[in-house]
Amino acid sequence: MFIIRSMKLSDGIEWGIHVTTLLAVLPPEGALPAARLAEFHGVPAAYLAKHLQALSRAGILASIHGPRGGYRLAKPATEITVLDVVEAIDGTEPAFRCNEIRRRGPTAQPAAAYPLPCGIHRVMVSADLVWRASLRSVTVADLVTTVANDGDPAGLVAGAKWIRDALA
Amino acid sequence: MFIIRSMKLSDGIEWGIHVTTLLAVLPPEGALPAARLAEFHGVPAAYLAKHLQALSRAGILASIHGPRGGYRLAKPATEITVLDVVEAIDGTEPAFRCNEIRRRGPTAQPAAAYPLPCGIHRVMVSADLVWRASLRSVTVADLVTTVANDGDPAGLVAGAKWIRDALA
DNA sequence: TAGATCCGGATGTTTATTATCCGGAGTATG
DNA sequence: CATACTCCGGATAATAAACATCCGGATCTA
Ligand code: SF4
Ligand code: SF4
Repeated sequence: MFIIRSMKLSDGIEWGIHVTTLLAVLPPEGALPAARLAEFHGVPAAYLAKHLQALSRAGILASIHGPRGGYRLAKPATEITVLDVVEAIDGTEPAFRCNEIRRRGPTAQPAAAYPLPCGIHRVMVSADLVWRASLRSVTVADLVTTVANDGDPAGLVAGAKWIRDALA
Repeated sequence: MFIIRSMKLSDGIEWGIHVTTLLAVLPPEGALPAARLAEFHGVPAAYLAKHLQALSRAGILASIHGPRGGYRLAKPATEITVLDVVEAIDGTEPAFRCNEIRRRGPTAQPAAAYPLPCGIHRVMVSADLVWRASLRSVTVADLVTTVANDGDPAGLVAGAKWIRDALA
């Protein structure tokens, strides 16, 4: 059989969070081009670029044209929540889209009979809200702290070195 | 541009919740065949049948073969949560699937350097948990109550009549 | 001016979802 | 027991979404 597909978050979400976290540890005035960010994370450059543009449009990243340009955070990491990144890339539409199936079939009523979101709808919306609230409670600055705390020391050193080289 | 696609829950979820809610108001020993349920909701019968089978395997619905057979609830509506229905149809896998991109690229470390889910991962898992907890806090019996309370009276009467006819 | 970079539209590829069909097996009813 | 009705699940097809690439143009720095 195998229906089971599970609601899935776009891969771009993971990339976006990683990139934003990485840019959060850049020295002020530093910036990394899309190609470098893709190289660091081992993801397709042309496709990552799309997501970076989305983050840029959302006001999370600032883009700098020209030589030594690239992306940097558009505001302090303490003011960027994980939800901001998720919504910039994945949109703000709730996971549950009501197709109004109650209005179909033999017992359908005129549209006026259906005032507002029904009970089923409200349950799903409510779950969506707590999900978003949970993501909103964590900032990119928090992520940096966590990674610094329980990341592998050798990996952190290698990462720091790579960043220095990339900026040079 | 228009990347924005948004994490989306399968349409089958909506069907599954509606069907389960409908079956919750059936008289004991009553059952409705898949074709009738599809007719009532105005959805493709062959496809709905797939989802009904999933609900059946999950122990939410009981299936009765032969004439006057069909589906009914396998247990009291008070013991079926919305999350049960969602997970039966959509699976239990979290929306965020980590692709371990930290292990890729030029600063990758040996596998042993990556102990458990990192901070980013934990944030996403945590959000997933509150989402599921929210859905688990509502039972199908609650949905029935809500629909009975704020549903359109004429629609409820039409629905009740349709059910009587379908069972006859 | 030259080189680097972002921007966004157009396009192609791959994968997931949606949808249908059919043979097989189980069951109540007469 | 014969029959009509129903679920079951595998195979397959159609459609939509996600993933990925490319390129011309604009913008900026040095
Ligand atoms: S009853 Fe609720 S979930 Fe169902 S179609 Fe109407 S608004 Fe949507
Ligand atoms: S750092 Fe976290 S989110 Fe990123 S690849 Fe590793 S476990 Fe996944």
